[in-house]
Amino acid sequence: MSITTKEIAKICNVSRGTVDRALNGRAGISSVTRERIQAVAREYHYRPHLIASSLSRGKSMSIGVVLFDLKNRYFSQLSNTISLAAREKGYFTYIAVSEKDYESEMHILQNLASRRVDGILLLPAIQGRDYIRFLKSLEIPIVTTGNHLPGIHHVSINDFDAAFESVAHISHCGYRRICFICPPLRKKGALKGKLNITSQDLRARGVRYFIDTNRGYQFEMLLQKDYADKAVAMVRQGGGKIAFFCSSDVYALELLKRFREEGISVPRDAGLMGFDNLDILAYITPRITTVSTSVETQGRKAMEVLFKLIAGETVPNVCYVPYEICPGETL
Amino acid sequence: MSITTKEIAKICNVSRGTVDRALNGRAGISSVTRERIQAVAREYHYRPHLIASSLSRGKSMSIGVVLFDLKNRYFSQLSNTISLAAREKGYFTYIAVSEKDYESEMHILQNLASRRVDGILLLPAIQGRDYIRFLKSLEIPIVTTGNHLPGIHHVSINDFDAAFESVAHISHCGYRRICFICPPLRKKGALKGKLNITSQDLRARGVRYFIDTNRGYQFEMLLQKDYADKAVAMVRQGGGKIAFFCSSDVYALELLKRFREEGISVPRDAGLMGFDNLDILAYITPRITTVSTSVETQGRKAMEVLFKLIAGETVPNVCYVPYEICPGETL
DNA sequence: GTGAAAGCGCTAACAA
DNA sequence: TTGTTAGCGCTTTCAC
Repeated sequence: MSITTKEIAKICNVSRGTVDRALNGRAGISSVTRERIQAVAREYHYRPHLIASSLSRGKSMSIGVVLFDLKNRYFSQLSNTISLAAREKGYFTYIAVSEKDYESEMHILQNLASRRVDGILLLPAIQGRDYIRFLKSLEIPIVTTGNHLPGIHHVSINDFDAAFESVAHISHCGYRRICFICPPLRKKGALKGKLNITSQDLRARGVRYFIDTNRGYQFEMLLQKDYADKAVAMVRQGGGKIAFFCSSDVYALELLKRFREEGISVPRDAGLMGFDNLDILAYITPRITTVSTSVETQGRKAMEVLFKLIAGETVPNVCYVPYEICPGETL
Repeated sequence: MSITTKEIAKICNVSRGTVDRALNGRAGISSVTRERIQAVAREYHYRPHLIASSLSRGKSMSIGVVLFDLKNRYFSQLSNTISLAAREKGYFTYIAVSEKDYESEMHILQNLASRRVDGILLLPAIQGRDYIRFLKSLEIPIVTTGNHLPGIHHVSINDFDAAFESVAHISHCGYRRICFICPPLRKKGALKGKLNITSQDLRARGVRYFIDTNRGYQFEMLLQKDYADKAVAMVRQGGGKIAFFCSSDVYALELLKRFREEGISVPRDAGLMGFDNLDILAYITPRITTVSTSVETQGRKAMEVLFKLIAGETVPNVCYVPYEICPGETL
């Protein structure tokens, strides 16, 4: 048990108010009493009680981070940046994983609200009008990334544009047969709603838009879990060299592995492109062509927006961070 | 702003105490008043104020997790497990990254203590007697993993044994020339002390012990940052097929990549073994032989110990979790 | 420049 | 079964 300001006050023969002024660099105190009090605080190893402070100031100096999980490299890198950015401002981050589960996500958010976090950075698995209403009812600044919910602040790359450009890049590499791979993300009882615009959806739309506005392409989509089986079959059946554009590097990796097992060589037999530029790609041969979204920039930007909201400033609802096509050896 | 128990009390014409009994399932209240109060709470969207509750109960229901970073897969997986295990018990986890920096680690711990976390799970970068004294002065249950500090509760695999067995496995695969790779981990002004027993040290000792107690081995160690250069040179200079045993998969991956660039084939030209069984290994060809430490088990166990300490139970100082040699294709 | 006092919202011990 | 009261430790306003 550490000493309290009350006890310090008694020891120094001053009031609690004066101790507060001394210990928190507040004005209206002579430097001599200030130093005297600080000396006593040091001597007795005074440790400020942030819970009490939070209660009385109405600020917890903590922010909540809600993610699907930390196993996904993208999320863990994001958390890393967020933790650092937060601490630079004296905030600590509660990190909670929802496992894409509806109930968990709700409970986590409720709990964070009960803990009176000053802001929340959310990667939502849930969608729909009710959910948005719920989020607003928390009366806590929220910034999302990953999936966009109308009316909630959002930071991400322009997925539509990035996907469009990716396909253009694939086309530029000579492919006329293109397959977009985008298996379902959702696992457990997540709400379905039409209101939602997920990253994956936007990427799909970007791809579609390229195909619809350009002639001469043979286009297919694989939206199932067993995309790897299907992809292998597609390569085997022949009919022109095909490029697989995956909505995430995770699928590109999976596909590359599978292709290798099946004796399909990339890019000799098929082209491959991913999305996100996960840092494990550095260890993979051949180097997978991908889109770099700079998790770092994204995390920083998200925190910047969140802090502005916490400070009560007005911020545009959607904020884009830059991306870049990263040519590798798989096209 | 959510309604408070005080306001609910007024609305229901009861005392704050009664509201507390109703809302927190405490005994000594008639079910009719309880339900009446609960109904009002629901109606007004009452949200418990965990900060006030913490202050009054002296428990914050939160635990601190201090790691080097979340970029390392091992740490992020560990955090994932910890977050989940914590939440199962109603605890939330503050996750803070120290970046292996002495100052940061100290500040983080001070701050966590100020936030009155109920327990800390720490991956210490600092060592030495003073540091241990400091940790104890926090008067908060602490469990370490990764590096062991004498006198502080610790959960990990038996690194000594695991390294010993790994070398035995390499030997069993026919190698008589073995090189142990263990570059320095520490980056920024971390204290040096002799008191410390890090995982890496223990692994080195285990290796050493095998070599010292068995005849007929040509043994070398690479402890520098430029181990990859040196390793390439060693393979090139010839003199019997050599196996590289890396103190972490991270180095094994780096080496494999480098070997590939240099036209050295594994295991044809040299053997390779890692440590930790990071899950990215699944995407790497050839499959790297490694030691599996089950991050999951380790995280669960660490939390189990931490919760026991929080509950005031006595727990043995060191707790080992199982490990397993995972034969791959690189030996 | 300093002190006194009233909170922040919840909990817990004791009375009634 | 319910109410009263005194905190938890810090902040802040207002008076001196």
